[in-house]
Order: sequence, then structure tokens, then C-alpha cells
Amino acid sequence: MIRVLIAEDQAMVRGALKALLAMEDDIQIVGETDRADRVLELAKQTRPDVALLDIEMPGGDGIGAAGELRNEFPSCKVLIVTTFGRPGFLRRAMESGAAGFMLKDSPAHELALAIRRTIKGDRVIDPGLAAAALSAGVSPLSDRERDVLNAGKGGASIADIAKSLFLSEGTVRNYLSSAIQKLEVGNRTEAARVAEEQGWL
Amino acid sequence: MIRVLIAEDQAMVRGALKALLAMEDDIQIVGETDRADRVLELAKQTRPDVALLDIEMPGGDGIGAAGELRNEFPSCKVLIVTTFGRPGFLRRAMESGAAGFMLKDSPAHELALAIRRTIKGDRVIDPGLAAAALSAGVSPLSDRERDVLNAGKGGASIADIAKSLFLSEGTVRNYLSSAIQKLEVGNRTEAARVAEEQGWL
DNA sequence: GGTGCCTCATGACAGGTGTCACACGGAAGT
DNA sequence: ACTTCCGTGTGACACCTGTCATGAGGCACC
Repeated sequence: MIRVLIAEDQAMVRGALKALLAMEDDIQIVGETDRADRVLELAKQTRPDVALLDIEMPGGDGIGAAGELRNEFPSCKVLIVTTFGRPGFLRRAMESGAAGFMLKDSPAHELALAIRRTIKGDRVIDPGLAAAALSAGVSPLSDRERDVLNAGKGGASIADIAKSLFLSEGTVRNYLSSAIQKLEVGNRTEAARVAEEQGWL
Repeated sequence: MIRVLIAEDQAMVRGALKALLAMEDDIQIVGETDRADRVLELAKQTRPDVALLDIEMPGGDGIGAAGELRNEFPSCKVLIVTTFGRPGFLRRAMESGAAGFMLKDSPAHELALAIRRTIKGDRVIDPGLAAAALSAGVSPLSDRERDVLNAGKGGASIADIAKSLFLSEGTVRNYLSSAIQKLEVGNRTEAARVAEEQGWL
């Protein structure tokens, strides 16, 4: 029996995944949560063999939770199951110790297969996404460039970004300018969009 | 037996919902698709009693599909089931003839309940979202203001927007300025974000 | 027929933004 | 030690943006 933990914030999707996996004879759902910051605690109680984690969740993100799990329970495999196939997500997920990365637009029956393969020690990665990750390469942005893009992605002005990051406005302008050039776009709104699409934020 | 059609682009979620609903004795899944523009065609073949539609889908959106369904098959109830509770979405969905509006973070078992209530002629609306829609009110934006925000939301410059809408740059600036003031924000990036959050785009 | 709103446009102006050159200290690699 | 980044900062400059005043035409409503 494979003990599975599910972390997914949308209750309906979580319930539906549960229903789906409950039909498999060799899979047992031992825990479920809608928050990233409850994953570790829940794993302590339930000792799962595999954790199914979404990336977008309240209380943190699935990639962070994957890293924590990896530290505390090295025997527990992590399978990221998410909506968006951002190449950068895949890279960060694998670096944080995830054993697999599936997209929600894969067929449903592949999920059980992926769980079984993960248990056997295989790394399961969505094929299309793997190709995209290879062609996209690593983020060209420095840490600070990423920070300013992040702080400004909601539409904040340079002054706002400077305040929230405790930097001078000139410095923020320089970082933005350099990020805009690296991403080959024309303004910070586009830069934030492109970086987000690549999973570089 | 309630005949149900599912339109949802993420295959895993679609499959999982199918598994969930298949466990109900009085519900039968008669069709499924991942594209908004196949809904009508599929309904012609399968004659569903209820159509479960996501909003974000390739080939159009679920609200448009709801309107088409309403015209061609007035007896088929439409239940919108979506991720984001944008008040404007709810309004547009109800105006286009949807019988219900559920969020994916409702508990899974409520989906079957909602389907049954829809069949009985009830209108099923997520309670929290209904309150939000009432407090948010209708969009204050004129058609053209909406257009320029839409054209610029990816980060396009004023010149780009003007070209794509065949307007002068000054006109675009005026519309943006007026939208920015109506939405009580400071620049067009924020304006686009706020309008999008309200479902006004 | 007046009033008000929307669409489209122009011109002017202040302030925000992106670019560039330059500087200094620290960390990392050779 | 030397070089090469990165992070941080300043000042200057050109250009982009947001605001405002103003105008014309069209449509709807009273």
C-alpha cells in the first residue's frame, strides 16, 4: 500500500483527486491539506510514502514545502503536480529535491502511474516541460534584480519598490534597467511578465 | 439520471471531477472537452441536462459558451465552476444565462449537490462570492477604457496600444488616465491589475 | 433643444522612468 | 594580488506617462 499525502488549495480539485486515487487498489490517501505550511506537520503525523504538492498554495509554496520534506523525511518522495508549466518552476523544484513534476493537463490516469514510478525511485517529469526547461535555460537575473521585479509586479512605482526594499530609488532604477535589458523587453511591466512566465520570480 | 457535460481544460482535474461524479448514483457523465469552442458541438451530440463549465479555457471562455448553450438548448442548465472568484465574472456569467456559479475551493461533495439543485431550477451561487459581487458593483469603465487596459495589460507602451487599437497616442493616454482615476490607482499597471481582479476586463 | 455622456483628438506641462557613466566595497575565483 | 562579478549609490539626460484644458461629433434621455 502506497501512503499518499495531498496538498492542494482548491478543495474541489483536492476532493476529486482523492476520489480518483482512492479507486486505485494500491494507493491510500493518508492526509490532505490546503496550506503549504501544514505539509511538514501533516507528514509527521501521517508518514506518507509520497507527497503530492501543488505549487500555488496559501502559506508558502509547494517548492519550499518540498525542500522541508526532503530534509525531515528523506524517504518520502515528492511529486509536484501543478497548473503552470513554468520552466523555472521545474528547475527549482528538482533542485529542492522533488522526485517528479507533473502538469494538471496530463491525463488523470497518469497520476497513479507517476506515483508508482516515483516509489520505485524513478524521476517522473512531464516530457514537454522538460524540453521547455532545457531551451529556456537558467535565469539570467541576479538576486536583487529578481527582488525588484517581484516587488514591482503589482504595479508599484519605483519609489514604492525602493521603500519596500530599503534601497535608494536610483539603485532600483538601475536594477530594473538591467533586468529589462537582460530580458530584452521595453519596460518593467513586460519584464515582470516575461520573468514570471519563465518561472524566474 | 442526470446527464452531465464537463468542459475543463486541465485533463487531470477533468478526470478527477469525472471520477468524483461517477460515484454518484444519479449522475452520468455524457461528454467532456477541454475547449470552449467544442462545448456546443458536444452538447448537440450528447444532450446533457447540466453543463459544467470552467471559465479559463482555450478556444474562448466558459461564459461565452454558456450564452451559446442557453440559445441552442434552453433546457440545459449551465453551472460555471471556476478557480477565481472575480465578482465581474459572476455578473457576466449570470447575465449570459448561467444557472449557477461555484468556486473550486468549495468542498467537492457540494458539486453533486449543486448539480441536483440546478436541475430543480434553483440558482446556486457561492455565498462569499455573491457578497463580493454586490459590494463591488458594476464596472465603472467605459468600453474604450476597458479596451486600452486590455491592450496594455501585458506591458505594452502607449504607442503600442495606440497602434493596435488604431487610435492616436493622446487618446490612449486620456483613456488610461480616466481609467486610472476611476479605479483610484496610480498607474496603468495597477489599473489593469485591479480591473482584472474585479473581472472587469 | 438642452444636458450629459462617450469617443476621438490636440497641445502643454510636470513628474516618473529607463539609460548611461561612474564610483566604492565586498566576495569569489585565478 | 589581480580580476571579475554583484550590490549599492549618485548625477545627468532623454523620453515616456499621467494630467489637464479644450474642442468636435454622436447618441440618448428628459
